[in-house]
Amino acid sequence: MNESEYLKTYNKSEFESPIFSVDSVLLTCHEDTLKVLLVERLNHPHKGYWGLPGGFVDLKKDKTIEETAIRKLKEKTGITPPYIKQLMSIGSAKRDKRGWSVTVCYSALIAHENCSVQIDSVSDVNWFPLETALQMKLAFDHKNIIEEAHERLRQKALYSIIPAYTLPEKFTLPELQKVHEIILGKEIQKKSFRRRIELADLLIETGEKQASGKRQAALYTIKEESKEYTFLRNLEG
Amino acid sequence: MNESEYLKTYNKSEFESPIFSVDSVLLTCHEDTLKVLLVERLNHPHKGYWGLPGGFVDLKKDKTIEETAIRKLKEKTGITPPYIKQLMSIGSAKRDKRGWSVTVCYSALIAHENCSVQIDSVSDVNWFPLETALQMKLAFDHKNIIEEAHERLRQKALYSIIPAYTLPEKFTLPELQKVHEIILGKEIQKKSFRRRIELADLLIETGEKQASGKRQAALYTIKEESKEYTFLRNLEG
DNA sequence: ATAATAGTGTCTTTCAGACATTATCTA
DNA sequence: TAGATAATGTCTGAAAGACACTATTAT
Repeated sequence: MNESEYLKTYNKSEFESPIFSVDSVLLTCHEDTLKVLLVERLNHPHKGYWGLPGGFVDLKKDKTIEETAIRKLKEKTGITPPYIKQLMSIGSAKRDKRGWSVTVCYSALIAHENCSVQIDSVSDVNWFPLETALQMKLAFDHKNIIEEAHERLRQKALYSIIPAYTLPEKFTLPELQKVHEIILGKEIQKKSFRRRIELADLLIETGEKQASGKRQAALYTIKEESKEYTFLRNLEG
Repeated sequence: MNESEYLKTYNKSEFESPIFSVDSVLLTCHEDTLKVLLVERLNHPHKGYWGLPGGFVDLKKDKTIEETAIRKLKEKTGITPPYIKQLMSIGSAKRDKRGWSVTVCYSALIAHENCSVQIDSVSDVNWFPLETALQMKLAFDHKNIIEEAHERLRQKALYSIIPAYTLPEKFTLPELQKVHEIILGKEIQKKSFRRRIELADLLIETGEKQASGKRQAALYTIKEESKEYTFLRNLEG
């Protein structure tokens, strides 16, 4: 039998395979707090519990698992987050009462302002402070996934400016530093923070200014390449 | 309908789900070269091509996807690698001719000595120098996966001593440095390399010595915790 | 003018890079 | 004892930590 004959007679459902889903941890920064987007489950299992936005691959519509993640996030927030990255996959016999189940998880960041309208209009989607979320009884193993997403973001705050994606397109350096500090749960030396960003040339000064406090701060946008940039030296963990 | 009623009537095959598999990139260092374990495919699709060791979850035997990865590696090498870590997942409509397919990939390291016997005894499993493997026409998107595994290991060589897991349990510092250099494709300053390992207290001196060259080098084993340790400062990329 | 926030100057500290030097082993 | 490899000493340099200082703006 050659390959094309094989493919004609191949029947996928011959082998029992796990339930497969895609979930996302969408994080943002709002009111000086890290928040995570949760969705109230309207169906079994874990009906009534809050959990991560996600679901099954649509074999017709989705071309990749990342598209599945993005599609589900867009359904809930109205927009595609500017930062989305694979976090981890979990698969086990026990994590879902329906049977052997696998989830590929993504971690995404977004500015709160950019999707608050859509979210405010529905009752089954909401931002929760990370701390609150972690104390709730969440669906499946979603608590673990959120913890892992937080830890990974913490690491990134030490060697990149990825946290910038929790801010609007234009932001000030004090705002950016504040987000890093919130993620780290720890203050950072202002000089160190600014020096390394300046040296690595990661931002574009827009020329505009923002009056958040007394003196106005310069507004910046992040360079496209800066998403990939990592500093050779971490800030103090 | 409550949850237990729902679970009774739940039928997994109602929703069409992707083909799901688990694959591993097992790397080792041998003859001053990084090598990857490949398996010749005895069945369609890509029959006759070499590809990564892996396969489907055994819903009865495997409790987690990591167990699936380890089971498959053990079938091929005879042993469980001392280091195995999730690498990435790929899922798309196109990567497998049979249909929408997802693979969770693991990256693992092992000492060549610890599994050469088993591998030498069969013809469909073999170590290939990384360079050679990347020039071969491999099954599926396995070339990309191997490249990603290599890149991730390169990064780890800059901020950890994870490469130690390509060596036998007892190894010398010159051996460890050599492995790092092979992975990086670049020489490292001996003093810098040793200084940071000493300072971070990552190894245990066994007291034994090994005569590889002229002067005998001290033999070390890696501390269990060192698997998790990351230096705050990278070596030069 | 004052107070608050934005932004800079500069000294210290840490640790990697570079490379010379010493130590130990085999032949 | 010579030559090779292992291991250490030490100077330089780059970048983070600490913190004082100046600049700008709303009130």
